[in-house]
Amino acid sequence: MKHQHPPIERELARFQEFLQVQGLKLTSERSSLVREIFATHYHFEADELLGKMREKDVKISRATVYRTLELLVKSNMVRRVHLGEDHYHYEHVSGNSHHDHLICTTCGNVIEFHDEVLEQRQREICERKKFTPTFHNLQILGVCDACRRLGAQPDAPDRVKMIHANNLLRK
Amino acid sequence: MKHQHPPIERELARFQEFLQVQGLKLTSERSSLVREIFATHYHFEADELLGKMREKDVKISRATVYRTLELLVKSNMVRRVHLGEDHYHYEHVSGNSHHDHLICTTCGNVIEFHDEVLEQRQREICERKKFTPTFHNLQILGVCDACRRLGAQPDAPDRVKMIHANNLLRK
DNA sequence: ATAGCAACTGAGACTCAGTCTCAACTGGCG
DNA sequence: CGCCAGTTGAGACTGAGTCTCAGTTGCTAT
Repeated sequence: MKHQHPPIERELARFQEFLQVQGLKLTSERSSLVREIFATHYHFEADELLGKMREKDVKISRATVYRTLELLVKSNMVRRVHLGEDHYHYEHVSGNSHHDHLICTTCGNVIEFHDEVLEQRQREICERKKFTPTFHNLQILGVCDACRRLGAQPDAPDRVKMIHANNLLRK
Repeated sequence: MKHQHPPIERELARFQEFLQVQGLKLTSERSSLVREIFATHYHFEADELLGKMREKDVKISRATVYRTLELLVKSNMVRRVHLGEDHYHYEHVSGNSHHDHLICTTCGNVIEFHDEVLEQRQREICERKKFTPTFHNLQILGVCDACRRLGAQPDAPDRVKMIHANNLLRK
């Protein structure tokens, strides 16, 4: 059971280095949050993270959760993504695998994908427009295979009413 | 001056037809909002629209603005887009020109583009994943040519602090 | 044309994610 | 090991968006 998550220790070290460079401190709250985030293999919401810390009787305030997420985003260890709902979701960056999302508007499932042709074409478009890209975000909304077999019809592209991925989150 | 916007009348007729099919009514509030939206050639926020109606002494409540926008999105006449800020922006759909966005994180300017190679590749990816797409949303954040010449450095992919595009809105 | 009624509206209370404030606390450098 | 900048928690605050409900209005059928 011990040493089950050596990668988490590596991430913690990475975060500590980032903090040190900025003249910031690695507090117990920050390291608990990093451990939790990197043990979670799914997209999560800030308030879900807060709830999970409370469940574990690790007392951390809402403000600290948001402040720490901000630092993690700045350090490129966490990415803030839109998944069709009207607030942010977060996902940790493992290694450096950029990916985009297919989002099922029926069951809320999120399928990640990466496609180099798409990436390359975007770089070409930016070059043509003399635009220096730093980041991009592609969501494709629709209906996944399983839901389509069950007869789900594609929604209008209105606000997606997603089934919360809480059950997936706690994996 | 009169007959300056015949296309707007066409849009109104389109909306009325949509409403009729749904058993809904074309009220004076709804038609004022449609006129305003289709006379505006830029991305706007719900509250900006509310403000513009107030400036013109057309009294429409916040709730009605949101309700009408929802109907317009359902009728595919207006699209709800994320532009890097934490709330929605809207844009009317002229004809049926789908496009994506390059967003300058320095000046807030938004460049629209459409690329058939990108679209086709996305369709291929969906097919391979057996996913039935209904809609997609691609934002590329970065620094535009003008800002780069002025020495702007690309931000970390943190929350974009955009200069509000209000000045652009009122064209 | 007009009565009737479902659809619609406005005012403002409400929700919910996210931010801010400030007094009390603490990590880590000197 | 003392100091103090950086950090935290509690809870007030903000701002976008939603909801409620009593009063109003567009439309259809008479």
